Amino acid sequence: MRTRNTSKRPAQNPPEQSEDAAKAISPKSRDKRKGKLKVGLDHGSSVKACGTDDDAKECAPVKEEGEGENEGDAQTEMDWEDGDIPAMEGFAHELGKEVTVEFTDSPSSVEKRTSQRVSPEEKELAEVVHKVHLLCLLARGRMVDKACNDPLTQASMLSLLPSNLLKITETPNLTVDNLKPLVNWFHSNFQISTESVDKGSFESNVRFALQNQKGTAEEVAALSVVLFRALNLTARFVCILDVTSLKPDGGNQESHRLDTKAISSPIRNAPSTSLLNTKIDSCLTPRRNKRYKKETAPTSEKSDECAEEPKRKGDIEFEMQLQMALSATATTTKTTVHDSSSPAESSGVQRKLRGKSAIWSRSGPPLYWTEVYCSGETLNGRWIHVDAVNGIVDGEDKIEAAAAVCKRPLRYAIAFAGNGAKDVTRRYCLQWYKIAPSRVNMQWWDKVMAPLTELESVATGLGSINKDNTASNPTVGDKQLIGPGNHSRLDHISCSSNRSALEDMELETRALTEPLPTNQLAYKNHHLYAIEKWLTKNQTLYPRGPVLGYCSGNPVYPRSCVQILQTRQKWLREGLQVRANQLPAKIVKPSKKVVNSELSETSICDAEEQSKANLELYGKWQLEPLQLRHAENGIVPKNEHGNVEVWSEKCIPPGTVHLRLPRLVPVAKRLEIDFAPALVGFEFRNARTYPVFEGIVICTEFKDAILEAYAEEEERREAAEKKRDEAQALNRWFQLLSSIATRQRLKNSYAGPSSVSPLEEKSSSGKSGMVGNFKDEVKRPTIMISEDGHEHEHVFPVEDQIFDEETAVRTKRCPCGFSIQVEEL
DNA sequence: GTGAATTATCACTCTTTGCTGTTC
DNA sequence: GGAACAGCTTTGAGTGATAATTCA
Repeated sequence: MRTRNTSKRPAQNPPEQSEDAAKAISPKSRDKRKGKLKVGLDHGSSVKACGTDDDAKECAPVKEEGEGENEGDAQTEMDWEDGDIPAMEGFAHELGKEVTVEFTDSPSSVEKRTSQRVSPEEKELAEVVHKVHLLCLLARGRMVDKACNDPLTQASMLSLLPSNLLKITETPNLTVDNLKPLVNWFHSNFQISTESVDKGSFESNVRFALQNQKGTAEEVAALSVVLFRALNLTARFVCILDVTSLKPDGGNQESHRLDTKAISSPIRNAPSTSLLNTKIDSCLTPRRNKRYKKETAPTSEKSDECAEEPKRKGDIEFEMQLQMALSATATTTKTTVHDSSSPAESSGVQRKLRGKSAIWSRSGPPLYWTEVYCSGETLNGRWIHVDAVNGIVDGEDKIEAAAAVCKRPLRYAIAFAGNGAKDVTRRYCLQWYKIAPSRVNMQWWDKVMAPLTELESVATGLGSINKDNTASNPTVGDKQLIGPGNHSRLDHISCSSNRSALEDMELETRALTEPLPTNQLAYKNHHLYAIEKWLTKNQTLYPRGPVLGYCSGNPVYPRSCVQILQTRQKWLREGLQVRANQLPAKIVKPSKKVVNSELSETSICDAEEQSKANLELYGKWQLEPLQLRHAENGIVPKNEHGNVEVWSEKCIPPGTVHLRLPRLVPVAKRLEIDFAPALVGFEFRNARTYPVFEGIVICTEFKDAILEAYAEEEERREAAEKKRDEAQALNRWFQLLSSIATRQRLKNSYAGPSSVSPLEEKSSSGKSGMVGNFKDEVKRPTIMISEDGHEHEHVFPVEDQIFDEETAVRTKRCPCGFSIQVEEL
């Protein structure tokens, strides 16, 4: 009989059944409801425990110990204790086969909340998965980009193009209007298919799609890039990286969404989010793996582990509905909405799209498109958004709205060209503050993108990307391009850097001209704007202006006006001090703990004195470099505690030096040099903070003298230590060998001739040397038993002795073959 | 039904200058 | 007898982030 050991389980992991049951009922009814535990007896010995009556129907019976050990269900996640409940058996017989236990305690809201909290480990895991997924999707984008450079595909594409559209190649300054006929032709000739055909490689898939004029959204978008590149236009393949969420919970929700996509999505070759999660998860944490398995199981098509888990009723219903909806949609329309989360969602999306962004109603959320460089647009030319699949040109301002409607956050819009990539999210995202928290750490991302951006910049600067292998493979390098007599190439490089720089400027301008958010909360951590209401305790506005606008009556200031405030003490640690006659920028109440400690120490009771205990905060504009007292007459200036706080080099008083060496205090004392212990920090132990000292601070003029004395002292100390160690070693050897000798004497005295100690046996039979350190007193003849069984007294002739001067070990050898090594002290 | 505002909760940060017994 | 050293024991309030709830 096994029972649940709830004491071992953390509160964060309640039983899955209870959690599911909790979801099934509304929070209010859940709180009011009287808890009921239904216990069903199986064969009179097994008890199944379920959270509620309803749950009891779904709970599987608990197996006997040793039975069903390999089951990967949720029960294995529980800790069990062995125990007998004979009374229960008898009780069961009396009552029949079902025992109902009622309890009045309902799970507290705290426990429920706790169960939903994600641990730091889970956050870290989600970040790792996010990063790995990003790298995978970047690699995929590069692969698609490479396929768009295939000369055979491009030639095939040109063969389909009407001759009148070929004139676009003769246009000197390409504009949006020039592109429209071409895009319209593509739009009317290529369609999206829900079925993906795998021909072995993406290039083959694209060729197959070209042949049938039908393919997945990704393939058709790639074909549009093929078309533009075939016409010698500068074009980039752009896609939204639909990556797993940085947040564990978001990732779970998303995994469902993306799993659903895996059923109908044409992106079959892309690494599936759920699969990725499962694979990485299984490598990282088994505990998380179980959780992910459970969540991804209903819809993951490739995850074998997940398939083992029994599907829940709701999941089965969902799948049936999905299949029905897909089949119905397939019969009524020629093209289908690809990769929608669910029929309900897709219909909702369609409805919304009709209202807001009807242009994407044909193919669902925008995931792939093309950017064509139009030199005839604006003064210097610009990149034009072209969604040839949907026949849209220059629709960059609609992408964000369409993605939002389709619940597909626009976090990473990446343009691929020349085997490189560039983050162009800024071009399509107007509300950066919304996506910024869901993007990966900027430093990491910049580091990843830097080499790719360089490749992309070189490639797109060369005009046509596809015709020149050098361009598409810039690893050849700029050095080759800028060879002697290659001035035209040099111009191209210059053009490349100009074009790239102009685009960078454009994106940066967009970043700095983000519209003001309409909700107050958005200003809390907004990178550009701030309102006073959401400033933290240690922040203030300086200067108070300019006011950029208003949100719910609150003036909006530039984020650059937000200044960090700190106490005088804190600024001192940074080598800064408050200028004279400066009033505190802000006065805040200190923590009760600080006030209490101060009150107890100084007996400050009245309100006036208490107000003095308030924390006065100052801003950076009120500071000047720290001016410490100079050391005079060999005396180190110290604080009220008699030490020097060394938070940084700036905190060391002029004319002094900090020596970070141990055991300096006795030396300084002996030389009668003034010094101060160097406080380098605090350590929190036993509910108290303790100062941490490291070395001392002395006047600079004593530095050499004290170091010299320190070196001598250390030498003396090391010599003494060595001497002590040697004496100790000698003593221990003596004790060891004495005990061996005593043992041997006892053996010889009391043991019979046949009994041989293991030590003797080893020495005689193996004829090997025995390392020892026999002192002179151990000189008595050693009687051993030789191989032939005869008693034999070893003798060590002087001529058979070898002395190793390096190790001071003398090897003595008996004619019988026995040898012994003696370390001479 | 949706989005904004408010509230509740949790995890993380900050705090900040001994005492006592034992050994050498 | 004095100096040096090791061990002790494991805060708690404030704050920001975030989820849940309420409100418009």
